[in-house]
Amino acid sequence: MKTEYKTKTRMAIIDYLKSNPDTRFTARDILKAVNRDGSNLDRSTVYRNLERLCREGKLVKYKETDINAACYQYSEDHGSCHDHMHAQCSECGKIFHLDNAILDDTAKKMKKEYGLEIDYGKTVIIGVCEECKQLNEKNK
Amino acid sequence: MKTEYKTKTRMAIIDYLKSNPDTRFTARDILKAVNRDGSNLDRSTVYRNLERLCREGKLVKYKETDINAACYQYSEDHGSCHDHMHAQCSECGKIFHLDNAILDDTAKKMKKEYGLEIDYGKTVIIGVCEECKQLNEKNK
DNA sequence: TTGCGTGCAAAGGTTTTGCATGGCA
DNA sequence: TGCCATGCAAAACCTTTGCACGCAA
Repeated sequence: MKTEYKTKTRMAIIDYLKSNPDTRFTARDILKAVNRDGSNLDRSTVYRNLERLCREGKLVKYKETDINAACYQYSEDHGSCHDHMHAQCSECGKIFHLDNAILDDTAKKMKKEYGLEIDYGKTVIIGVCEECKQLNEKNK
Repeated sequence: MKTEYKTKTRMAIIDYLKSNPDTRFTARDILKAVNRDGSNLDRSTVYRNLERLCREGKLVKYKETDINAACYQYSEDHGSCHDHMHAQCSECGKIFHLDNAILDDTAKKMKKEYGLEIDYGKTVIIGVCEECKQLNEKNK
């Protein structure tokens, strides 16, 4: 069994996560944010830490069609994100943790009509959130 | 308005799509397949054509967490893919084109409980299809 | 002291872009 | 003849890997 070290670098990364919950970010975002204060964090370290956090289930990794980099998302309150569904605003990237029951009706139809058994942990419903909708109205 | 030319190259790419419907493939797959017969298709041309086909809604583009390249999927029967929802089998990658009505109930709840307006064209429900499910049973 | 974590450098892969040329209409 | 599409080369990215050194335990 490997012992885990509590290094300054890792703490800096985790700090970033904690101050940016339920939002999408890339490896690059972390790198820039942490180094803004003069640190010398390296890309490879970011990737290695992110990979580990994902393996531990503390972080969700996913890819967006229009962004050419993996996105990650951290959540304090929702324990393992593998067991429930998510929705995401296509404009600001904000993630909502859903009650699976919201899909009950759809799940039944899916099974009957297409033979597909929904994987709640992997499904992400895309839409536009209230905030962005109002912002769009204003800017018209 | 731009005039579209019907070039040999584009036809070769479209031929590939038509002979590989409802299957996931990458830009690299097309490149290799088309050049197998001695053609000299270039990467950039592949990307430019795929981008255009996506824009026209004839092709679905998406990314998988574990594959380090964009995946595409072509379907003969479903017109523009921007207006309806999709579901995808997480094991074989097959894409199902859904009737949006299947989400009616869920959409209402989403709007009421989370203020989120669903974007049907971008949403992909993930699950395991009938075929893969049976295959899994067998291999147990 | 031990051995995990980090920074550095380099490499591998995908995707994009500028430019001159070729080919469709 | 126009002008779109292609091939080529190069560049921009993202991500991974090997290695020596530094630092936590």
